[in-house]
Amino acid sequence: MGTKQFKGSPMEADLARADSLAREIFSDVANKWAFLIIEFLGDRTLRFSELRKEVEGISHKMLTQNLRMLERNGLVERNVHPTVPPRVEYTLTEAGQALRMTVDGMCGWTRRYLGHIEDSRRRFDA
Amino acid sequence: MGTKQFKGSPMEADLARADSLAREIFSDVANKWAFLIIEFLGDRTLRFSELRKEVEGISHKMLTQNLRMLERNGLVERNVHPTVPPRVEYTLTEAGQALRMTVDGMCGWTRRYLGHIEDSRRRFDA
DNA sequence: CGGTATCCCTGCAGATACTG
DNA sequence: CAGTATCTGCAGGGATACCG
Repeated sequence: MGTKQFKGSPMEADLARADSLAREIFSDVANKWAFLIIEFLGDRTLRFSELRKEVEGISHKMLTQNLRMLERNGLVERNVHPTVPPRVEYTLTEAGQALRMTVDGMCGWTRRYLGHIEDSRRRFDA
Repeated sequence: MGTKQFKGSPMEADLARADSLAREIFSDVANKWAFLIIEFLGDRTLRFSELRKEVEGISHKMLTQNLRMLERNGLVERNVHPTVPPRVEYTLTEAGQALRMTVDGMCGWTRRYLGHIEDSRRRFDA
């Protein structure tokens, strides 16, 4: 993500580390399920089963996997109520909310360019 | 995304169509390679081989596939110079530039929260 | 040089079943 | 209800080779 200007400097090793880490985070988070979860979660608190309904088409497994990943990266907070049956609630952390801003931006972008995109596709497919 | 408030209205069918299309676009574009291509392309014009060098780790196949997808959705413009050997250049369209803004946002987000994320991971992995 | 086609294999993701 | 584990398939994606 643009650290080329430091090539050869003493900081290079550190920056390379940061860069590869950034790359890794990017790979983790820049996937459609993660984005959809972040978007649907918004500023609400939702249970696992609620989230599963909101994010249509996501499987039980994908939802848990992505929630674990997001939790590990500190984007969602997981709250377990020790009741029976268990009640597990998820909310976005501050970092999660911050990322949500950019995901929102992408949603807005999709709405704004929907027409352009449809047209472009028709032209391309011909 | 988020048209639930119109449920039952006459517009519902259209919105459902728009929504599922938006979903599809989201799935296309919200993947790490697309993001990295958009980010590295920036406001430059790059050849296929240059792009391949910049986006480290991307295979020939993934690069072509993603470039086709981005072209189809009207995010990149492809310019073929009929010389020999061929020279093919890629640039972001206006829609592509607009999306780049949000991708930039995500890059900024990554830099800002890198520390938080590392910490969170260490805690989680323990 | 850039694109397409083919082969092949890993690993993702769905389905199912079981626990606390 | 939420999570984990196991099995299985099928497709995503790498490697390779060949065209324009």
